[in-house]
Amino acid sequence: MAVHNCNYHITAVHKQFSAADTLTSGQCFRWSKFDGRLCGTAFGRYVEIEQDDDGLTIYGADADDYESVWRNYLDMDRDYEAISRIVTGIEPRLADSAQYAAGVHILAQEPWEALCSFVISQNNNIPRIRGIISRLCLNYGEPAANAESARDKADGYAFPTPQALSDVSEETFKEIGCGYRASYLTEVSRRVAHGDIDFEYIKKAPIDEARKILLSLKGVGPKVAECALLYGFGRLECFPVDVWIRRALETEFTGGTALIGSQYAGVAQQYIFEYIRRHPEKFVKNK
DNA sequence: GCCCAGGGTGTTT
DNA sequence: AAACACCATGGG
Repeated sequence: MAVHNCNYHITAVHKQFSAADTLTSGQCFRWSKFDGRLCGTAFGRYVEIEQDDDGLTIYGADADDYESVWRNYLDMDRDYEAISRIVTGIEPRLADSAQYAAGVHILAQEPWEALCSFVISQNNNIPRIRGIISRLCLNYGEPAANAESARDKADGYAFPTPQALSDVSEETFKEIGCGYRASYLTEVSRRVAHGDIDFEYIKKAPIDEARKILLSLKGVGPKVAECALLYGFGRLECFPVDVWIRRALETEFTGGTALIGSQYAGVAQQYIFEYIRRHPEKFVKNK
């Protein structure tokens, strides 16, 4: 089924960017692949993104949508080649990873979606995280613009607002499959819905203060806070360490800790994550 | 059937 | 501060 509305086409000014690599890189959980297109919803709009040698086509978006939403969401204006040189200068062994991940951008996701998604992510695997979030969106999200075009129905629903989730009982979160994270979700959504967390301030606050605010939420620890800050609040200096990154820092990237605290540490982290994803055999499970 | 996952909390050393 | 048990669930 064709996506109605306009189809916005961007010519190939961004030779490095890969929509597929970016949207399937583990920083977001809401994009599905159908017939080579990345299909999903952000900021209340469902689109399908296609990329070939001529550039990017965003089905379901017009020029205004691109300027007001997708350009920023996909972080199209940042010079990732320059960042790649900077982080490789700090840790030369990143050269390989930066090569594999040259097309990956750090998405500018909605703060609440990033925070909530990574609360769900703890001690969990990506396919199951996707399933839980999909059910949350289908049950408690609003239909997006173009929702009727979605191939997977849940892809056409917006991420539920904190207000919508604050009305959901802990028991219901468990029925959806959240497991022991259910109590964290009720707690976090109630506090955010109540206005306790100032998202705009977190975007520009001194980084340790931003961390402190997020860490005050029960269910948000260091790793979840770093992910929320990096993917939802535009704080590229944040460096999430999950079990995979930890193994990488203990084996092939022992010098990687030098990145922590640098301006683009989060981008370097994403490069390492992409490298691990492409060489899983090199990072043997050894917990 | 088993092991593990983009970990955090609470408790014990 | 560092180590440890415990947490629910289902994908692989």
